[in-house]
Amino acid sequence: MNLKISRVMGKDVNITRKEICADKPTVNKIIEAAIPLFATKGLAAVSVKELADAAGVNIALISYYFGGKDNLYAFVLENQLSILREAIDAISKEEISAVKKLRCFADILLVTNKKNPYIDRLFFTEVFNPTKYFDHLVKSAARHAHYFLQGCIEDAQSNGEFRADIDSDLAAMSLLKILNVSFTAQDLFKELMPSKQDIAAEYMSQAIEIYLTGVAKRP
Amino acid sequence: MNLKISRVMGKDVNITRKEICADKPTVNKIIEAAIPLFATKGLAAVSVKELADAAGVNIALISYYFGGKDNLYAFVLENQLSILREAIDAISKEEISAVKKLRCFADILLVTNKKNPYIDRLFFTEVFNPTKYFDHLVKSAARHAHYFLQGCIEDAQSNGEFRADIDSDLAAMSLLKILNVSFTAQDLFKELMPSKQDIAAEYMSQAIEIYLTGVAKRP
DNA sequence: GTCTATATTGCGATAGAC
DNA sequence: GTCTATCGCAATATAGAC
Repeated sequence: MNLKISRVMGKDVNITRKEICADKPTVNKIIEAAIPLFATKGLAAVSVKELADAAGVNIALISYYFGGKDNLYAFVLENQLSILREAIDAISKEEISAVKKLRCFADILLVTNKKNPYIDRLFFTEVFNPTKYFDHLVKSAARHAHYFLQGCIEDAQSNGEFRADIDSDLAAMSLLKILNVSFTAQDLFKELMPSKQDIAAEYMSQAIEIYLTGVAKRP
Repeated sequence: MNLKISRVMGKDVNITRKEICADKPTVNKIIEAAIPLFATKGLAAVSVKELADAAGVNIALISYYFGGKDNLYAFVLENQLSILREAIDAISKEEISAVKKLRCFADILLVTNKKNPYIDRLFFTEVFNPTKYFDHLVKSAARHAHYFLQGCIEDAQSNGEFRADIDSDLAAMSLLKILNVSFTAQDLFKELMPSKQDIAAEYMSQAIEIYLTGVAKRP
């Protein structure tokens, strides 16, 4: 396979990062540099020169490999969202209780966040300021996450673990919001609570605890 | 007072929207058009032409009145955040219980959101993708909201209404996230739950209920 | 106050040398 | 595969007429 990625991108987006980058150090450097830039500033606020400088490569190589800034963004977005998708699918297959699945999801978000700290920031950036890629790349990921959470909540209601009087659609939405890690990791909060060692982990642990208590069926 | 706003901006940012715009229809049109554009696309993704077209005014008038796109953005941001600030201050002064204050805050967010649906979207856009105005205009608003929520939580813990074993800093953070209205109002969720009449109101009502149950001291 | 026309800059993409 | 030079374009701000 010696097609350019830009060509490949046009035909099939479902190519994992590893496949492409194993033996392509330049492509890899560009992607690694692009993820935090796009996640922290958004597509429009990042220039090609900025991407190239951050990656330590020549500015022309962005177009050479990806066919332009927008295509690179689309690739990064799809690539990162697929990690989220895979995590959800993996949990769905497990033969554990619905509540366990939710706890497991929170754990995985936290662990994934250590290695890929920008997945949910890219996601929420798109939710608050959608680009032309929102409908094609983000909507499906949002639905996927929503249905997973909603399914867990309804299962837990059937089991009698959760209260029957909560709306699973709305509850899935509040859960999605409360579980967002990247928000928690902002410098802003590091300043607000300088004593905390690992805000994300401490936050997640307490947040899921409060939530599960709030929706639990009382004896 | 017949100074240009751009001049005024440089000297004193604490000018309310009403004061300036009462007798200035053009200025008012520009601001009204700019709020949703900046909130939904972000500073970098909005062009001056786009702003002028949306306002129905000549493109040169943006610079004439505000001294450029960035200054207009700064004005809009400060203007909208001040509404949030005033709401918090008003509740703080009330002689009601901490839990009532939290419920009241949720209500006010909801009501405010009907008239000014873009306040928290501007806020969260800045949190996820900070611009050069973040430190100066947004940080203080975030601290203000955080300390308000944290204070309510600690008061409720002292009163014995909330559990003593939760961390008020982390709890304030989860509450700030869960109370965000603009996220809830995204088209995405309207599609996911088409049967809901007023997602924001229904969401808020359930979310605050779950949260307060989760942190309540149990008998 | 509002408009047209223009100056200027910076960006993104590409051609072509190496 | 990488680099330099450059083309074309879009965007912002401004000068000056009305």
